[in-house]
Amino acid sequence: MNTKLQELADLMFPNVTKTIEDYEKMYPERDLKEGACVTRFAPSPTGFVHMGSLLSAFEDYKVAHDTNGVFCLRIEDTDQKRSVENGIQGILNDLKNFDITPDEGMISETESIGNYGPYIQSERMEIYHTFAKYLVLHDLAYPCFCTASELDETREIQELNKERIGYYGSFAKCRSLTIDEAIAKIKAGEEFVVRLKSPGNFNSKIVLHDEVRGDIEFPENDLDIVLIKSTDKLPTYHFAHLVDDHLMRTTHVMRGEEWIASFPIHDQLFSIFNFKKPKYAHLGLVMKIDETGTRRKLSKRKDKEASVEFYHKEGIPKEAVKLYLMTIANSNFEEWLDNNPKGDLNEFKFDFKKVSASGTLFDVSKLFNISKNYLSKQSAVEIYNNLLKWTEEFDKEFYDLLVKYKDYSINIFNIERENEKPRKDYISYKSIREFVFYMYDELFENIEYEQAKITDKEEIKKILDVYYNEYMDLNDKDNWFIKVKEMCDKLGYASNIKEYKKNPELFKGNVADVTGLIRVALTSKNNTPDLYEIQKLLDKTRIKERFEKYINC
RNA sequence: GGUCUGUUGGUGAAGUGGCUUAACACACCACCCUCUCAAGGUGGCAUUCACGGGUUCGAAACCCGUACAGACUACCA
Repeated sequence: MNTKLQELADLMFPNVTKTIEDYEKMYPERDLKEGACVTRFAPSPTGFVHMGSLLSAFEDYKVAHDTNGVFCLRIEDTDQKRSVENGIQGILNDLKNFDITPDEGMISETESIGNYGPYIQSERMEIYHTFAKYLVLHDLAYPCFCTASELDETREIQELNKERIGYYGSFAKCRSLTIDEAIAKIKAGEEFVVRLKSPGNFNSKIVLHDEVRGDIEFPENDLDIVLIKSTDKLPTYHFAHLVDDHLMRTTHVMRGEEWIASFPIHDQLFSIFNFKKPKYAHLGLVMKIDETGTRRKLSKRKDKEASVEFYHKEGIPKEAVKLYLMTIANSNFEEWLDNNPKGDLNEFKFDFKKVSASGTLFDVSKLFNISKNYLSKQSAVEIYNNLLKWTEEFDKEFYDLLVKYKDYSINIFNIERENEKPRKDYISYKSIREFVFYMYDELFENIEYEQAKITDKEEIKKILDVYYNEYMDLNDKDNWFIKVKEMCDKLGYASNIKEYKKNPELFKGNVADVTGLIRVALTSKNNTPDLYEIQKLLDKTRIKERFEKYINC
């Protein structure tokens, strides 16, 4: 061993006490069944998850669970600027809202489970340094003393001369420093980063395999990338990826396509250490069309629909969000869902071959449609219980009414529900209130009536009177309507709409106008579910009250 | 400037050389059903797969160019 190199390495990493072999023993190969995948979701502790990352977390989770593998949550806090107070807990909560819980890794702000930790990168300092020291010792990495302004300067020169930008070849000044020079600078207290001494040649091609895109050809990496940063001595993403995913024995790295460009760097790093390479899947980005009509990556800052919390607040059932994410994730999922109406996601197997390589537009109307279908399949009791949970958090007034009128509420939700072709009008828990508010007297105060077809005050009074006193039969649905028609005939309204359409001038209106009037008087709305069922639930006394209220308004 | 990825209707997409006169789903439109609405039913919605060449008896699919979009090109991830 070169004693000079040893001296340099000791100077750069005075606190390293272990060797790579020690860590290999501490974190042995996992004893898993053939085909089991180890995946990981590795966010920065920013406190919340956005739709794109939720998708990839969900996919990671799915792949691990489909194969009886391990899904790990690792926190990437090597950039302290991105960290936020209680940021881990926030992420955990967002994930938990969608039933994504890690098998291994962080399970709270400070606690973790599993034998491959620590799972917070800032706590893995010594591990990174051990690996970096190894590289220095083997002349595969070196200290770089270039300042930010020096780096800016060379970039400007490169731009001016239309040369490739980066720290490579003759631009890699510190690469040619002698060991003695480097030692002297460190002893003089100069700040340094640790750079890879890249063995790559830009003119040689390599072919890398991506699980969703197939083989991709790249030039070899010849950039002397930064491995360890100067001020905090924390690793860069590239180096942390190598060390962590190797030691945690990750088998499948799934990440956004923004990482494709650094694929050659990562491959090179694994080659240098001769570590077994994980499989990579680069996922298409989740996009949106913005106001100017251009397609761009969904941004958590600008787009409210990008935040996962938004769906929770909107009351979109988490199951619906998962169903939607799965339709984005695998193109064969919708067809599968059609053939498996129960939609148990555990029975669907994620397939890398069915992942679209192009970025997907986030389609809120599709999500709403899925949510609507999902809600229509729930029983009235399930709706009640879930709505209770949602309102407890977001609509206290409605919550109190639900508690007070439990059975009555369940009956409301059951209007035209538990049958062959159930109603599909609720699109979210939040939307339910606007569909049923009129069933609660407490919410029927100070309401604005929609305009009914029949507007003449006297006529209205007459119809409602006659209806209430002579024709209202709530014992049987068919009878009810027969009586309504009888009344129409008596009062000069067509009981048969086809007849009416043939000769509208013979009538004052038709049966739809009459039921429309009753409907508005009872509910304030022109459009509601089945009128008979609504009347059944309201009962006679309240119907009378509402008729009077309407006549006097 | 360099490297890489992508491009099938308003959207998600199926499609791996002939079953494609381009599936399915969402959205939209029309009609039907109907006491209103939702649902449901029926039909419409790409004469064509970014564009231009080529290979082939035959191309959305293969090849070559071009265009456009996106990502990366940080001591950010």
